[in-house]
Amino acid sequence: MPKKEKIVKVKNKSALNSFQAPKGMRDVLPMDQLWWDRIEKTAKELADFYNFGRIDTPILEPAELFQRTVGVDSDIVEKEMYVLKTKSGNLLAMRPEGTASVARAYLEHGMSKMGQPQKLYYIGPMFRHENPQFGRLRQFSQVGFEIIGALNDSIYDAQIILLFDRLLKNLKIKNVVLKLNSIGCRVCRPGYKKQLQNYYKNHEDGLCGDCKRRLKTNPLRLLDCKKEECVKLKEKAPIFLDKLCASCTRHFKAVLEYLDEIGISYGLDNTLVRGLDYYSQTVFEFLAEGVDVGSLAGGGRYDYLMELIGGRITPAVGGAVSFERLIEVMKSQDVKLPVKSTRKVFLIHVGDLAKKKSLKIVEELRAAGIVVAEALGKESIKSQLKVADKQKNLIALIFGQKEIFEESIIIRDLHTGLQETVLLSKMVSEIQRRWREKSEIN
RNA sequence: GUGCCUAUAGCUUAGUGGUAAAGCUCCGCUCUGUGGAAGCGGCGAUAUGGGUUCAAUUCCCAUUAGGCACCCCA
Repeated sequence: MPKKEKIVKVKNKSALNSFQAPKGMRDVLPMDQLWWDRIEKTAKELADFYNFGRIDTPILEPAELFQRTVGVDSDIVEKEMYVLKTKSGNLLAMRPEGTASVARAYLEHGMSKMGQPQKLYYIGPMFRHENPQFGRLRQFSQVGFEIIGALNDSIYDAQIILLFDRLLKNLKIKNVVLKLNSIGCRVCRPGYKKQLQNYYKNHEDGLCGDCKRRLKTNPLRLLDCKKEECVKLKEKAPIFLDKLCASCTRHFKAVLEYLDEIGISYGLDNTLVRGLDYYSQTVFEFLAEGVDVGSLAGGGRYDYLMELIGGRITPAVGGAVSFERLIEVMKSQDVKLPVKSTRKVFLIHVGDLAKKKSLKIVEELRAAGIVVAEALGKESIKSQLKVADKQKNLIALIFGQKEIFEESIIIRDLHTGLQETVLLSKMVSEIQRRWREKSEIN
């Protein structure tokens, strides 16, 4: 018996005291929602302006969707994917990224028959089982833009890049650096891969362990390695841009020309490869200099993706940014959020009878479109005023015994401390009059 | 996944092998129909589990979480 008691006690204690959000996953409290709202609003505005339609896809997808698109050898699929088995034995994965899901939806709903290209954007959480650190979480949110269908036209690549450039600018993020590269197509990539392999084979002894392995599986990744010995070898490695086929060269050159035309500056980075298999031709990455959160936004062209999941080759280009990284950068760059100036009145009751009637007054105000704050649970007029003050309300309405009798209410200007009594029937119009005056002054 | 550092109240930080301290915040009172100030008071913590010990918040181990690096990415 005593034994059992002990167990129960222990259980209780840990249940009560030690629940924490899972590793790498966070709560976003009301005070932080301001940042999220700001980004979401900015993204939506841009999406509307450039005619992108919102698409929401499930958080779970068949695990195979990501294996086929992102690549079985990629880190994301190989070691970072949350996979779960359903009761019927299917393997589902919590999406590690958004593009594959959008592509799946595009195919599933026959969106190729809906007017091309389809311009789509999504906002939502992604999941990758990695070790968290600054700007890196297991659950993070992305907003992504995709242009799918129509022709393989460089102008779409430029539009996607433009969109992210504008998003970062509108969020007042400074020191943004854009890196670009082209990783070729089916025609030119195999040849380049071979040249790269040949080059590195001659220097295999100088490579780090990982790279020795990658040499066979995914030689492009060698360019990504940050180990000292590999970085050195990289200097003399063949450069992809020199080996692109004629049409890839033309395509990439056109992208650069469009960017020049709209005044977006960029740097070419022949080591920019990206860890997702579905990219071809243009790849890009935005960084914020001085804030080390990894890449802020990234993406590229993925013409072969549809084919990988059972469709036909479909020109497409897209990218994504992470909310969390944007917020980290904005905070460390000291970006100020625009102050929300919702106009509210604060209702104060005095006494039980007034309290009883106050809900009705709140409803009356709401019906007139007037936002009402209150602390109806508090009793003393003092503490209610304190709350009103703390919330920076400008107008307080005071309603008590005397006012009930007179069918009136006190309107108090919390700034000047001046107040006047008006009839309840005139309450709404008086508040509106005051607001009108205020906005005329401003 | 690996390595290093960390964990005391909602937040920021003291401190000790023997009753855990403060500032801010929050709540209340002074002031029961009038806020912002001040004074007073209150709530509230040693992440979890185990070990050493007469005694652990302190020392040791494990777990969990956070930070950093590697890897990779958004």
